[in-house]
Amino acid sequence: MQEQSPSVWTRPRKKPPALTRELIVATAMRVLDAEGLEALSMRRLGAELGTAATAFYRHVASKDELIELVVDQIYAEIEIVESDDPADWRAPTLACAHSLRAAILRHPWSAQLFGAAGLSYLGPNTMEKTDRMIGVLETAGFPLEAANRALSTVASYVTGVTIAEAAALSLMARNGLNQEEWVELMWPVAERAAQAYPRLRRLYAAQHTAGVSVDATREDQFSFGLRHILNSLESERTTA
Amino acid sequence: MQEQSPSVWTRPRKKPPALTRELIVATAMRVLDAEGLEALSMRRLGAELGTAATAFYRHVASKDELIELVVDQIYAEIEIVESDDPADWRAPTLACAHSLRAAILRHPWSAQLFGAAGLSYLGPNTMEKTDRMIGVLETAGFPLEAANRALSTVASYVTGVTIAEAAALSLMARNGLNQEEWVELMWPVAERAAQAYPRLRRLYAAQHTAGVSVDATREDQFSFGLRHILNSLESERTTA
DNA sequence: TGCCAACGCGTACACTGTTCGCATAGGGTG
DNA sequence: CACCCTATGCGAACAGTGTACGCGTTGGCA
Repeated sequence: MQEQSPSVWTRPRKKPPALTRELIVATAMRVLDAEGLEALSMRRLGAELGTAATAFYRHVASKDELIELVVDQIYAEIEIVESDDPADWRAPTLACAHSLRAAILRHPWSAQLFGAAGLSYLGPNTMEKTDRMIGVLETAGFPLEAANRALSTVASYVTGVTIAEAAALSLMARNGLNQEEWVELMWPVAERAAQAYPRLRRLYAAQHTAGVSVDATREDQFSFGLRHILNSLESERTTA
Repeated sequence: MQEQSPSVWTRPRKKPPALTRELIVATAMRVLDAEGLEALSMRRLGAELGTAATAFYRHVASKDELIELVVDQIYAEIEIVESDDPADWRAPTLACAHSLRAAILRHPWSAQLFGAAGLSYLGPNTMEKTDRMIGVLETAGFPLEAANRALSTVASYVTGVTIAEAAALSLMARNGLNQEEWVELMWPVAERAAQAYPRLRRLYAAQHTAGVSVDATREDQFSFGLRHILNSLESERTTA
């Protein structure tokens, strides 16, 4: 229905082949966002673009490669802000961390892929963002390898926390429930399962009476850990 | 061939049904460790146990449930040591973190499952270890919810780091290469890909001339971040 | 004009998880 | 002892998966 122009291609010569890596990746992303990882099959993607399932293999080596491309695309959404003060590494790092978290939560299906991502560390977007953040840390006084270590530490924390969040989110989406319905459904199960474990029982009871807002809690917990990590990383910086 | 006795069943009455949840999970684990996640199909599992693929559905609701059981089994391998000094929370937490990392690396295929683990937080082994660690932190002076937050922070970091490591390990295993062969194969690719990114180029060059031992580096990096996180968490403790 | 590479399609294959009905075997009850 | 009834495993079948292969078409270049 939409007659939109292809708008982006790598080399502006020859005819536009109606199927492009960019178009395929974008469409895959749309399906994934709308219906989750399990919904994405080559035949489904073909139906979405009005082509056969096998058409994509002219542009993409395999479904695995397609998925690597899609995952790398997530990194394109990360915004890196460079502070005016070259010594200020905390603000950019915090922003980057929150941006990465937000990007993953925007595409919760990606949680299931981080553990499988083979070479995706070499994806262009991944590398570009990594490079720029290392640059920020370096100009703020971190030696090169320390900057790499620091960034890697932060990134591991962010993905670790966020994968867990996204997994829950993705599960909710698969069952077509919003957050409230989900906790309402799962709380009794969790509480009953916790009966055998004294600390967990007390913890759940306390959280129940407090009536936690799950969203805010998760955000707080994320910031909590992140702040602590940054505090600690400060010591690795050669305060010139 | 092996005529080993069933050795473990939940209820010691009636006849031993030749297929048990425990046996199924253990066999699945064996296949996974030997050949990775993709190799585990119901038919393959059937071949392993000399049964049809459909036999398992009497003992397990679905393949997903089987996988949740297997993942929870990983947590059974975590060792929790309680220090003599009740105020010492660092040693047990460090030990637990290293134990979790080791357990995941012992079963690298699990990396691909952490993002999908739906209710596995409610697995018995998962809950037991969590409960005990919260206990350790609480007796060391953390208020209940702070203990939970702290443990959660550490766990997120550990899984975040280790998933990335395990993903690489699992990829190597799938291609039947050891670590040396792998770096030898991938290094030129990575180095070439990094040409466009100044900081990464310098970083790789530096690491190349230094001749890093990948194993030691990863272990160091893990301990580095972990130590920093524990340092920071200390402040959450009410030093009674 | 003729060629040739790029592209998309249809078919086919080997697999996957799972459902359903059937055979069987063994313990509990009469 | 005879019966039943439940638990268990099996075989066939189904819908759906990724992808290899060969065929037509088509558009740009010599």
